[in-house]
Amino acid sequence: MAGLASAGEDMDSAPVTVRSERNPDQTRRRILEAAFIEMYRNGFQGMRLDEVTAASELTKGALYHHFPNKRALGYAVVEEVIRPMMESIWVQPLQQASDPLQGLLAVIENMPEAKPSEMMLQYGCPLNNLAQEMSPLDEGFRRRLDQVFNIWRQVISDALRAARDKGIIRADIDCDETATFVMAALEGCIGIAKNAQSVDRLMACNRGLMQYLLSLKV
Amino acid sequence: MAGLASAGEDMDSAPVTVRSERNPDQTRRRILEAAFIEMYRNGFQGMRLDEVTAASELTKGALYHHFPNKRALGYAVVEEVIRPMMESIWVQPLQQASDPLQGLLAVIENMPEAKPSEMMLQYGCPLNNLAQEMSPLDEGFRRRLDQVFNIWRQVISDALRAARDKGIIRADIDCDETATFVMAALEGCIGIAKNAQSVDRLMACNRGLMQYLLSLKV
DNA sequence: TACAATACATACCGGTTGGAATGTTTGTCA
DNA sequence: TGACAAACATTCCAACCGGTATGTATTGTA
Repeated sequence: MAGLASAGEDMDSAPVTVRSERNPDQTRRRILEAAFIEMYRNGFQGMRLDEVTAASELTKGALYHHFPNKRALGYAVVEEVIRPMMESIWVQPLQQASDPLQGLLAVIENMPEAKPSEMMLQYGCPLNNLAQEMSPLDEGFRRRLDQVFNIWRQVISDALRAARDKGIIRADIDCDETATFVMAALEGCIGIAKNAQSVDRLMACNRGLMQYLLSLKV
Repeated sequence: MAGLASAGEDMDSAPVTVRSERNPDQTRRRILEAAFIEMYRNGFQGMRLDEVTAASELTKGALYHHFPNKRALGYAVVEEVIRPMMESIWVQPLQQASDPLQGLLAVIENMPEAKPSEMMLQYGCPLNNLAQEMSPLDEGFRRRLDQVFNIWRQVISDALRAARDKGIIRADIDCDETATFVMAALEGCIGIAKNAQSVDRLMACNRGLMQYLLSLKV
């Protein structure tokens, strides 16, 4: 219909579509990253798709081409952003630590000084935020988040088992149960510090956890 | 305008306003309770005022007569529902326990068996839920929730101090810091159990905390 | 080079929701 | 007892927001 009116002169029709090259995978990634940040800040229910498209400099067309609906986007964020994050922050460092207990303590100790920690203090843990908000409301979210928690528990449990085998911590310790408690305590510390908006409180709280871990020694 | 048309016969105009007696305080309370439940289940942002009025069998007129807007209603829920809840569950039992450490352990131990605990397992801790959702987004919420957390920490800290003075736990323990960690660990345990939807995990997690508390003994 | 599938952009819609405006009833006090 | 304020109920609206319909440019392919 339109378009036929292209007379000799259309000086204003400079390339409306500046986006020169197409890259579906990268586009999808950009949407995911923007959605993650929005969900991190406002929760899943608080995330606005308009904000996501604005932040990623894309449009609804792109978003709905890559994801069927808002919920699917949320699921993808868990699986393709949060889960890899967990693996790079916890799995890799812990698996290659020589002293497993020291490795654990180091990860906890370094948390407040880590670069993304200012955001962590303000907005908390992305995994836990989503879990607390969505797991009672949506079974799909709950299952996916539970998977990530299980990866986390597994790596902590393995570290504790290694420490036990090396005779660093007592032999009567239930590694799985202890790993669960460590996870819980960590999330709790972050949550308390986030509400108080206080680095000091985060560090004080972490000291409690480290003290607990040291009490496991033989 | 209308109403003047009351001719001799209006058999259908049976008392439209069945609500016979007025009781502003009770009305306000009913709104608060309904709002609390909605917020507990869906978060503050997820709470719909229509649902609140429906659950309390009232109307928007009543709601906006007692509260200027949604946010003020949220604030009131923190101050007039959640805070008293904290005081009745924690402050009173702990202040009249003969053995402070045993008192602490008892409150924690009884948590899974407590009546509201099924809801607790599904929806988590009302205080922590709100804190995690709203404290980064609204300073008014954060301050009010921080108050409740401080009441909680204070009563735990006092119990620890009493236990220390009685020679039950070690003398070198920083009671405030330890109280903060206990709070954090508890919220963490509830959060983890809520996501896993597992009573067993809640109890396993709580055992970790109790083990920690026992490690404080002389 | 024709053609189809993919990868977006643009425009629009309908339901939802917080809140305002207005009307009506009940209690209170001069 | 009548006026006035408090305590609600009813009605309506404008903005927001997830989702759809449709158009168009790019890329792969035979």
